[in-house]
Amino acid sequence: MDFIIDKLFTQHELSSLRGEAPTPLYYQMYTLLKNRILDGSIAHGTQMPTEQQLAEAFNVSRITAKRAMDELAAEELVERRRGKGTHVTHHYDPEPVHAPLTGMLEKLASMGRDTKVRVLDIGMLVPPGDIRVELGLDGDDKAHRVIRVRSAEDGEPFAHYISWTVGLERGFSMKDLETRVRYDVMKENGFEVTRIDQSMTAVPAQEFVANELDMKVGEPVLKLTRRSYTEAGRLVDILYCHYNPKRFHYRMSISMDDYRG
Amino acid sequence: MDFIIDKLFTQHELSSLRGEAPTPLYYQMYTLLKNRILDGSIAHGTQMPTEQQLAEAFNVSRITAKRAMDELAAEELVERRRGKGTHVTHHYDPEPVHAPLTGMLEKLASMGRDTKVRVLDIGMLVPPGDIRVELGLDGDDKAHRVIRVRSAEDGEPFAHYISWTVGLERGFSMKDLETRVRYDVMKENGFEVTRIDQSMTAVPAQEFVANELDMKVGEPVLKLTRRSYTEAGRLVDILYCHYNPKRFHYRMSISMDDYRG
DNA sequence: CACTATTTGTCCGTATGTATG
DNA sequence: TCATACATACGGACAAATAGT
Repeated sequence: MDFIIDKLFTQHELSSLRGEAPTPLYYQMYTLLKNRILDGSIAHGTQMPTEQQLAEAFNVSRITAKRAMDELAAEELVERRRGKGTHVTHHYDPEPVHAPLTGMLEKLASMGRDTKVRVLDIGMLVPPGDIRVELGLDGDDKAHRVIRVRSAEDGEPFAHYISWTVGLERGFSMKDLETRVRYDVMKENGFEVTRIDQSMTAVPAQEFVANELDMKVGEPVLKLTRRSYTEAGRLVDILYCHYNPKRFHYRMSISMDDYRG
Repeated sequence: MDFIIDKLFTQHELSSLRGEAPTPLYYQMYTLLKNRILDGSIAHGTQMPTEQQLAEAFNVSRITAKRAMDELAAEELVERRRGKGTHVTHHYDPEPVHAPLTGMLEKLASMGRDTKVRVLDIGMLVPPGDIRVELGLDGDDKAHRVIRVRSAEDGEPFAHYISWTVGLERGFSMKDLETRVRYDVMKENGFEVTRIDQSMTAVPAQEFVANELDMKVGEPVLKLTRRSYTEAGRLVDILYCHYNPKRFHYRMSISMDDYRG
């Protein structure tokens, strides 16, 4: 009998190991299993498939399956006992799902205060082609790129930012970005943003975003692209925000003039 | 001298290899380089850093750097010649990304004019529980429900609307909805909307939406929920919009006060 | 023409990690 | 647990093509 495996993985996933990436088999397998435990697909206390079952289902050797399970045990996501099998010890948080929308709105109103920003990367780089053109840069001119993640008070990350900025003299410091509004820092650098154009859309989560926002690759993400202009009309900043829609709704109040429904 | 490396990668990225992830070093390096080529950060014809430079910058052996470059050559992203070095052969497409966006914006500006609305359903119904509560309705009070689809001039549908409205005396007529702005009809019915609260999120397309917007079930959809209030502060209308993100971006210009980034 | 510096190509030996039966 | 095969990664050494002096 094939246990829960068929309920947890698609046929495609079962034969997905050994993709083009040379990542070890045991690690690919470990990743798949770990995700299913973390997202609650395999509940606390559930008995995992046996090494033999996994090996057959994924078409690998038993030792490879064992290695994957050992990695899970090392992280204390599961407990392994000889004769008993492998059981999930990780507690999945039922997640206060959607919670009343009002809760969501309150969170948003107090955003600057009750959230924390973590800077993942910061530096001067040559931007990708399309951005380079937009910012009016030549061949190998550089711009400031900052990658950040914003989390709620409870630590759950809900937004991923990538920004490209030109014209900064002093640039951003790590501390500035984690404690202050980026626009204030830009103002100190000599230019003030007077106009903002932004547009929103929905896209499938790419890997780098999914990883940071606790999502699966391909899940819907709310994407905001914001372009900031100085008084002279020069584009100085492009910001790409990706929001986990379960943890963040973009809310606004609008004057009636704008209305088209 | 360290070539273009410092312009292409941040310090963090340069030391990002060596991670505990068991993915081979050469493959991690190959991935970083490939992305920079594909997104146009390293333009066509540019000479890549030498194996030696890469090895030093990333703190790996020359053989590892070479392997990464060989992988790029195998995909014909670069060309390698002994004595000459490694040059980018991949042509970065200026990518029409920018064009469609402006097209998108123009489309949006002239929305009321250049789009057509088709009414799928119209009638008085008892709303679902949560909506009933929000609108302050009792047990089997009914509300006006209208389902519409909006299409561009070329006939491609991009938006799907479901609205629930209370307090209408004469109600909506089919013709009204297809030719006029819904708010004008509401005004004639005796109340004027003075405040709007709306929030946006991203959700997987449900079947009824996907069918109307030429999408597949589960693809990311931009979802707008709008609540309309009268001067007295009474909620009189709830609107659920679903947008096909390939055909519609929600665009806005914002005053600086709202900024949080 | 040779001489040189640069850069890639090839090979060696070794150590470690991965995957199988 | 063991033996085996293969891939990865390192340092080093040398050969071959290229470009400039």
